Amino acid sequence: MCTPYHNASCANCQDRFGSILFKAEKCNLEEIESAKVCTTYKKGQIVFQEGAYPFGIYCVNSGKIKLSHCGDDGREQIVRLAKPGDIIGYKALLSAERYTASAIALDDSSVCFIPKDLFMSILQKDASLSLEMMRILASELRKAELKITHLAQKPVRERLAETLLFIKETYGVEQDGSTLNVRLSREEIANLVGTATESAIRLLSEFKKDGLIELQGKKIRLLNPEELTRTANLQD
Amino acid sequence: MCTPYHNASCANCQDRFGSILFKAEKCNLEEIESAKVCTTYKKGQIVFQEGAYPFGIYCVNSGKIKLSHCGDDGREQIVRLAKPGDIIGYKALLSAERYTASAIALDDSSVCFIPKDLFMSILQKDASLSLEMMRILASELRKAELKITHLAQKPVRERLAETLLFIKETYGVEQDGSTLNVRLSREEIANLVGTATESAIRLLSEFKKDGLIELQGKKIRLLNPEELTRTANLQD
DNA sequence: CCCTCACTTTGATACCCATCATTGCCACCT
DNA sequence: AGGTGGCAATGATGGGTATCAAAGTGAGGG
Repeated sequence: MCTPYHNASCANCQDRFGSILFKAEKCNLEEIESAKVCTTYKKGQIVFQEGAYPFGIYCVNSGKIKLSHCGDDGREQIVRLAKPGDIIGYKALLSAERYTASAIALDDSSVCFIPKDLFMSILQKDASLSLEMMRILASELRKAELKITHLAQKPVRERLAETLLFIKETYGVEQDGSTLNVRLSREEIANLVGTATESAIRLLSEFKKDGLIELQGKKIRLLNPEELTRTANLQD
Repeated sequence: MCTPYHNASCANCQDRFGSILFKAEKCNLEEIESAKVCTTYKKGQIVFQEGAYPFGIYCVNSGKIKLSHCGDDGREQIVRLAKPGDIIGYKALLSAERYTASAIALDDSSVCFIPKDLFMSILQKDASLSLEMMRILASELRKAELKITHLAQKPVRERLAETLLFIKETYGVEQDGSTLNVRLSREEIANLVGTATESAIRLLSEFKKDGLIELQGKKIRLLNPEELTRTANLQD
């Protein structure tokens, strides 16, 4: 949404067209620009933490952010992957509660912060922005409910295949056209799928043996997306 | 939100205070009143169906409605339980897609219908209403993500205990103060928990043996909610 | 009244998958 | 080089659950 420099213009941001904030009326966008603060985070750094009170929302300018719950037994559950143009932290802000998930950088990232009061006041006077906000919320909710259904009904193998395709959808691929454009640990993949790390490893090996993917370290190449889709056994 | 009679006033609706629509400005609420259509549904009847295009939103006046996905293998997954005052069908409307879930009456119910164009236009001019709408969406999203984490990390036994408490939260209890105020089949309970019907039955029997609950037909009495909470192993 | 049908219950079985443990691999550091 | 720590891979095992099958229960209807 904004460049890493405080006085930069949102209008010059690399991913501005994908961002919700660009739906705001021009004068409001300018107001946001003048108030936002941009920060860079190194890989692994925390943007905000579960349990804390929100003071505003964040908009990803560059990099990759994971949003994850900490389950009751301490295991991580990744609930969302954010890319440039996405906003994060809005759920807690809108429901006026504490964060229910932590946001952690998967890569070196740059993230803009927009103070709570400003955002909420603009939300009240900018119908276009708030409609877009609702659209995002509804869409996230749809995805979440689909994930619930799949977690309840599908075996790990299918969910892993689906997750690989989801990662591709989200972060895309490298120049070769097939290598996933993000480095996730096996544990993170497992926490995205909702399974044990060892199961994720085992099934990735199986996929490799079946010629579906290629593995070298954390790089994952999707050799056969069509067959992977079939493995995921998706209806829609 | 409204009584079963077309010309009834939302202001007289039994659950109006719990309803989002009551957050709308007075003039807008009146506009809604004059346009809404109230329909009654017998137990088991469909309010709207997965895959159909939305023509408006619904507000539950009386009764109980379940919202459920149909999984890829045909098994049902219940994603929400709606009670009087709740609105349903907003997700599809806001994201401008087809319904991803069906709404089915669990009891004889009365539901108001508000046409799409009217609702969307009021949403655009009524900041208070749209803010409340966002609050609801954010809250639903929070619940969905918690459910994802629990599905991924908790055994069926804990999830069943949690579900029983959730049902109590949602629909309350009868005059005796402990019997759940809704009749769900074992299959529906299983589809809410995300497990097989037989597993749900078996664990309900265990709960009964352990003195946590009492069963007679579809009536379920929670004898020991505290112990049930402990069984659910909830952190928060 | 008994029949029927749907739902519930219980039992037996198999298997998916989590867990524990071990080994291997690689990068990094001293 | 050798040590160290983190992560990945593989194996062995047990348990939680799904599935299949069959019997029991209950309500409604002819």
